[in-house]
Amino acid sequence: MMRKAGAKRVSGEDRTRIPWSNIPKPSLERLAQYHQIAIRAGEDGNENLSSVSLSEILGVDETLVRKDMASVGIVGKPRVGYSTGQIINKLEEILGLSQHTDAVLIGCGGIGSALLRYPGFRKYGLRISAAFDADFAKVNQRVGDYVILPMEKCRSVINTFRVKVAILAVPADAAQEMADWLVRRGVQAIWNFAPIHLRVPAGIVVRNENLALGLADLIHHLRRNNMEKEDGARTR
Amino acid sequence: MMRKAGAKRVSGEDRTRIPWSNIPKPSLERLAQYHQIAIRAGEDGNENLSSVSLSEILGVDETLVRKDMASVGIVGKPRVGYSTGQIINKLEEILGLSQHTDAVLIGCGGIGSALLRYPGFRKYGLRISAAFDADFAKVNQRVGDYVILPMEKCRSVINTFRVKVAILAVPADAAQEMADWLVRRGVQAIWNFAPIHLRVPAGIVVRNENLALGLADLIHHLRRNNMEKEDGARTR
DNA sequence: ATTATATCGTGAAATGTATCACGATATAAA
DNA sequence: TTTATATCGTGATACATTTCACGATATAAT
Repeated sequence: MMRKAGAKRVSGEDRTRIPWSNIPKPSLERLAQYHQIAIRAGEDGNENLSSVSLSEILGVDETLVRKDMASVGIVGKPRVGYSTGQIINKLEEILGLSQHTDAVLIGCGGIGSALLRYPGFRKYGLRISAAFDADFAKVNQRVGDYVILPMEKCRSVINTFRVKVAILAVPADAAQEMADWLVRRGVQAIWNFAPIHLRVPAGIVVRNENLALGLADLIHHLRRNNMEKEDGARTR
Repeated sequence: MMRKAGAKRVSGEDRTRIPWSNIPKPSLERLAQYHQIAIRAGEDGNENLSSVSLSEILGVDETLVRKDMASVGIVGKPRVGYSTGQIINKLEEILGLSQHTDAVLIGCGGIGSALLRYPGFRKYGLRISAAFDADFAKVNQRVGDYVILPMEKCRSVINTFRVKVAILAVPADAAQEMADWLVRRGVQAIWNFAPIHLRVPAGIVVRNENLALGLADLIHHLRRNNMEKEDGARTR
């Protein structure tokens, strides 16, 4: 023990310099929500936000909010709260929203087209370099600001723009094959909108944006809620 | 204490009968994924699934899979695994995917239109009764199988079909007002696709399908991943 | 200048979730 | 039939997250 610092130039030793490297998932979700709330608060002219108001809006404990803030280096002032601007800036840095990320979009069906037209991404630093579809009937059609390209061109776009992120919005039965292809082309992260779980090599990041899961969660809560009402009010 | 069982016909006393009433969020997410994997496995002709294969696909501990299964009453056979069919049936029951849920969709812009055309919902028991938009230019246009209706008609549709769920796909600055309106009309659950956190009265369920959050999560993992590579391989 | 108070910051305790270790059991092999 | 083994089931343990309790501090009021 007591390994001498600096040996082998291991930069991961001083954990302080990489505060965003190991944020637990629940915290990350809350941080994204603080960001949204801070933006709205800023638009309403609030220069400060207290942990109490954040906790009330989100329905979590106020201490938890302060712990979250501390964990990413946002400091507040007693009796004032946190600066709205600092929350926004720091969280955009932490969440990676301030730097541009290039992505290709694969599959221009319902979801894919909607994502192409979604104005929110630019604001959050995502730049869709190009959109592709394997269906020749769709190629050359316009969707929003984009012209759909044939899959053959995808490889060169990935190389040219050094694209690391792919948005996968193809039908479920084509998703795995397409994911394999993208990984072979050097894509490192896949935002998957197809309702299946992708198998990818270690080191590739996949985020499943599973709408059916969201639906299941919603219905689960709704039923739970109704059941509590039927049971009559118990504790809280 | 030691309240006599059966007093006041309190059905919530024997916790055994309502296994789905208090499932932790992480488990719920895994359950939805087991469901998807089981469906694919079934299509591939696999009649059984072991906790080991599920755990490898999802990258979680095998014990955790067994605990999850036990928690919802799915029982497996030693040396065989869990029945694919039982997983699917039980989870559809637990997740509420087998019974129909009526919903109205508000806002037929990019996301809203995509959701209307999304074929997956029917399979998962969601029936969109009607779609509405406040923009008169959009009213009467067709999107998929739907004709967009004016907001004036929304109230009567909610009453007629006793709709409890609303899918909210309006611009961020209109979302809160619309949510308030829906709650006054009796909607109990809101599936919110607008990138803001809604304030709702206690007892109303909101699920935020926050695409920007998904993006933030993806980018966070990507950066973390790259950083680990630069640091050289440490433990795992 | 002094006091009051809203708010932050944080170690300690409580709670919740995941992993470990190991016994039980159904099928396959000998 | 007996033995071997893959797999389930679960109590005990370890780890992670949240809540509690309380001290510190900046602003506002007196």
